[in-house]
Amino acid sequence: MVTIVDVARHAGVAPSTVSYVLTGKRPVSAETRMRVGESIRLLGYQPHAGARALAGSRTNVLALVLPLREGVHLPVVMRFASSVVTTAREHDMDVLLVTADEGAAGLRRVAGTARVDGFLVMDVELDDERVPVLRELGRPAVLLGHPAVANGLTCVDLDFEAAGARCVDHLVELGHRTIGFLGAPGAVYARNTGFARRTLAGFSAAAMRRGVASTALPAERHRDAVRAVVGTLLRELARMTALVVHNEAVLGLVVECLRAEGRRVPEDVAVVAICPDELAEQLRLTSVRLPADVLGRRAVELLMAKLGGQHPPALTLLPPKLFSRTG
Amino acid sequence: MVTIVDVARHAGVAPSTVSYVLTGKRPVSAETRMRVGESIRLLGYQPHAGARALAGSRTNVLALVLPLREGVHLPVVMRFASSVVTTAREHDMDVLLVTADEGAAGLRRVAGTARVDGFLVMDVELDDERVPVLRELGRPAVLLGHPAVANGLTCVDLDFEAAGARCVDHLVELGHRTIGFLGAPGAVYARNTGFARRTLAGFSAAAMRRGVASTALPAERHRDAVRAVVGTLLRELARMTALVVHNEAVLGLVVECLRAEGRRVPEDVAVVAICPDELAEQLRLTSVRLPADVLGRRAVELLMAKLGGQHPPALTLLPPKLFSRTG
DNA sequence: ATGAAAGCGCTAACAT
DNA sequence: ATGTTAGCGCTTTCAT
Repeated sequence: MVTIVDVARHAGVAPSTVSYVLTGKRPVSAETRMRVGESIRLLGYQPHAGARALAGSRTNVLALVLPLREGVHLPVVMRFASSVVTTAREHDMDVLLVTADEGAAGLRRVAGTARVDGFLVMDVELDDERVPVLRELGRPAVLLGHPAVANGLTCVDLDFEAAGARCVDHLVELGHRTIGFLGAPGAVYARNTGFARRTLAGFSAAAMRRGVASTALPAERHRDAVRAVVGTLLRELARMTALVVHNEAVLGLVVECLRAEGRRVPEDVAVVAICPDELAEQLRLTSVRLPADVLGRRAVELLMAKLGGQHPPALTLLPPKLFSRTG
Repeated sequence: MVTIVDVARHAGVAPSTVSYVLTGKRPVSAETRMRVGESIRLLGYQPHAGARALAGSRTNVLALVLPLREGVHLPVVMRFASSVVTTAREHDMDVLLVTADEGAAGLRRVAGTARVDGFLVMDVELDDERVPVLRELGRPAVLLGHPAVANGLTCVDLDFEAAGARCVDHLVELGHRTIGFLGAPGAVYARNTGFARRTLAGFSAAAMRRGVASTALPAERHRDAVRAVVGTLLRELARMTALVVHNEAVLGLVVECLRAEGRRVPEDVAVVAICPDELAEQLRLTSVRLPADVLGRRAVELLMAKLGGQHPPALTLLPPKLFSRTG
């Protein structure tokens, strides 16, 4: 194995100089930097990660904590993971994959054994057991999905409030004056789930501001429930010409039920969804996308900033982008 | 930070004894083992991964190399990754996520910096640039997907030949005597892609053995091509009552085209697919599943065996399982 | 069955 | 601008 001493000898310098060339943590004359670089290439030197971690107390690895079980929308998770790895590599970081199944114990383990420098945690719930642990571990962390109460922790998420509003604005611009909102199951709102509430708030406020008539209803997963909700909306909001759906699980059913009621989509009822892109693509619906790729990149950048000693804002909200798919 | 020396002092033993308690690499009297264990728990000691890697030249990390881009079936990749992480943890291993995008350079990097003990590589192609590199690196590796020519390398895959045969056997048992086969695009066979060829071989041999009439045709992705192929099959194989489809990209279209031709599925034409489970589930088709979870588990187990100095078989083929979804 | 001590390869003071 | 050197925390001979 080629060590830093071999390189130093070959270049006729001290080991520390090689180290400094590599890390840039102190100035090295252009000439020696060249020579050392040359030796490194020639000998094919690659620093030993373990030795580095031991001496420098930096691993250059970040933990990516993902919900790998069913239930979550896998393609979104993948897109996010892909974006995280790519961005991490741009910062010379590697990514350790930890499943959410391991819970707080997993965080304790990888931090305690000094395997990682920081955490990227997806799908954090409001009263997540991992939040206090993360705080206790004291390592830089960035939370994703449903931001928790910030307190030294950093969160990134889509700006769901703006997303709700964006749907209304779009529909109003198309001339709609009566807009329905079909949301998550009632329990989700009861549980005070951040993203669901915020979307609804954004929708309602925008409807108010735009002076359009609106009604919002929750929807359970089963077909019958969806049919009932759609029926109620059509009855209550008789002149409804547009519907915002924030419930990816029943999106397809909603369209199906509308058609079963004799409404053409989008001619009679324009449907705008807040959901992963490929789902909207598949159903050919206008949508506000869940930007997993941007989220991943941003999350890594925030984590790197924290690792660099900076103090990024506790909450970063990504502006929603609406994709029109009329036709 | 709690170190091994702290534990040793607390338990009144030498550091090496603590190490041996942890690794089990030499016998320790039950009594001291107890005492040391107690101290470990009390102090909350967790060994420093970097120090361990440096001194012991074992990282307890394995590299998982995944195709994270579009094109591959994301849910299958996720299920595989999930299974790999779970199984790895059972062996006290962590998983470093490497994207296939990094190519051979990524393998060189994580091996060269001593970040991982071994490799799990998904979606290996027949003339993959990574195969020679893997061999050169000399670290244990297990390849998945389309096994390459084994040569010190270990491969796992679904037994596609058996899968092709299984479909025929199932259909024959249901009484079908004329069976069509609709495969991947022609280029895939021309390229000598292992899994496609083997499936076809299994199908043909079984058809022959069972004495059923059969015709196999490749299918391109576009709707028109699919319609044409389905038309050809129905014409050439006039009495065809069953169809085996090994092309997940067009599976939905195939069913659609059959129905457009006035054939009910499965009453007039029984369709059996070789594809990921959830796709078959969604289309309600009988299928041979791609067992991503079993594959992941088995891959890790093979890698662990190699890390333990064993020499597992160069090729492991998983028996296909057929799921009947008639109704 | 246990202890003592020599590294593993690197970083970061401390020198010059 | 560069060199010297003392650890970082662990494993593993070599002793006893």
